[in-house]
Amino acid sequence: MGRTRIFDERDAARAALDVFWDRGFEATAVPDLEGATGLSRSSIYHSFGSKRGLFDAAVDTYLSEVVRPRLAPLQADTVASDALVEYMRGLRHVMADGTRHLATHGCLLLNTATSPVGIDDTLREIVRNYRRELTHAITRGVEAAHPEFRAERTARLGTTCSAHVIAAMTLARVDTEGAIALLDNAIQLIVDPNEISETGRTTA
Amino acid sequence: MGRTRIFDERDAARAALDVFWDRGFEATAVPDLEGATGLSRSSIYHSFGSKRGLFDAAVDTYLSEVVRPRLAPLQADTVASDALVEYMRGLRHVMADGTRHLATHGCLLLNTATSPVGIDDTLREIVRNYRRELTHAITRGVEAAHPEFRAERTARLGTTCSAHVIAAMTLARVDTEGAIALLDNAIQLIVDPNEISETGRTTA
DNA sequence: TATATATTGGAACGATCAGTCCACAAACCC
DNA sequence: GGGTTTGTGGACTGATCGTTCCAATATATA
Repeated sequence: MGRTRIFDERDAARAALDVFWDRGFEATAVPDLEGATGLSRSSIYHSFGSKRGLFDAAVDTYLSEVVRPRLAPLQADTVASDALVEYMRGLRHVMADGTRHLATHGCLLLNTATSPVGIDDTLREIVRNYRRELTHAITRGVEAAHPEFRAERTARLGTTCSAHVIAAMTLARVDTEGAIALLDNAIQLIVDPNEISETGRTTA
Repeated sequence: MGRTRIFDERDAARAALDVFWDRGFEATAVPDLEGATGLSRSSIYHSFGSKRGLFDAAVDTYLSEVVRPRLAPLQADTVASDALVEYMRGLRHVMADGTRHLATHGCLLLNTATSPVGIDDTLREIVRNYRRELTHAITRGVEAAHPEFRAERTARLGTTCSAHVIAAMTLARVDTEGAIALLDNAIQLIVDPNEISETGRTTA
């Protein structure tokens, strides 16, 4: 009894994500969102309530379509022993390729939450969890890649690796060269955690 | 022949720095700057030309009074062998203390340049140099702390360490706990780069 | 056709923004 | 005192912001 829905809110959120990712929350104006989603201002406010509501929807999209899939292999029940290296090499490839949003704009969550106007605490909380999950997932990857390591060393390498990822994501938008260097270094650290002994080459 | 200057532009820039550091460039309104500097709007525009002009002056203050002094010990002609550890421990202390701007707001340059509205390319360039200098200085510190390492390993540790610092600075404002964990990890990596062998304890 | 819902377009709101301008007060020199 | 420069206060501009509102239109069911 009434007109059926024409547009899909998920599509709208996806479109909005591009703009928010590009310009950030504050710098994105509602007219920008109208253009990107193809929706009228009225429809946006009807469906999402506010600019912030649409942003939240975009963040959900980002989490479920960008973050989770990439991290999934490290969170599987059984982690393949080279999953971590693949993950890091994947990131490095995306970064060096430079065509993807992740390379040109970094991580939406880090960008937004660490920007001086962090919007609010729920977003900060998301970033905290994000960091913990990232570190934990990577540590599991290290564990799979180096089962011979003691727990302590595994944990340390895991933290180190996640630090590199965070730093690389932070620098992506400003200093691509630096971001790639960081990822390279991280990969090296995983592949050969101690390939260089004090005296000379390799023990592996 | 005429009224002598009353206020010091450096003081004004210092006062403005606090506000910019706290709120970021975009979110800082000119009235905020009037209040912080104690100057009238007219004086601000007379002395600094624009909001951006005052921001640049604040960045200069930040570089010369916050960044350089802290990094100086690693850039001296002869680096003390434990200068790097002191530098990292200093950062960790500031972060854990939580009373300083650096702990509660992170790095002004990273915050600003990596925020979606990075203001402009000159600021991005500053961050790029910042990262290079940081990495280089830290690498020199590693060199002093571990003269027995081969150049390759020194370089790798240097990059690793600077990645931790960047990541910690990024997270400071959002995830202090995470930032401290990263710094701890970095310190550990420097103090005992291979204290844990695959089989058991220590070689040192 | 009648009715209900979806969607649009555009006008309008109050607020805030950076920046300009100018008359005026304050402090120095001669 | 007069002349000159430094600083202030406040009104103002033109633009943009997020948000609200409503009449009009489109598409479905009954």
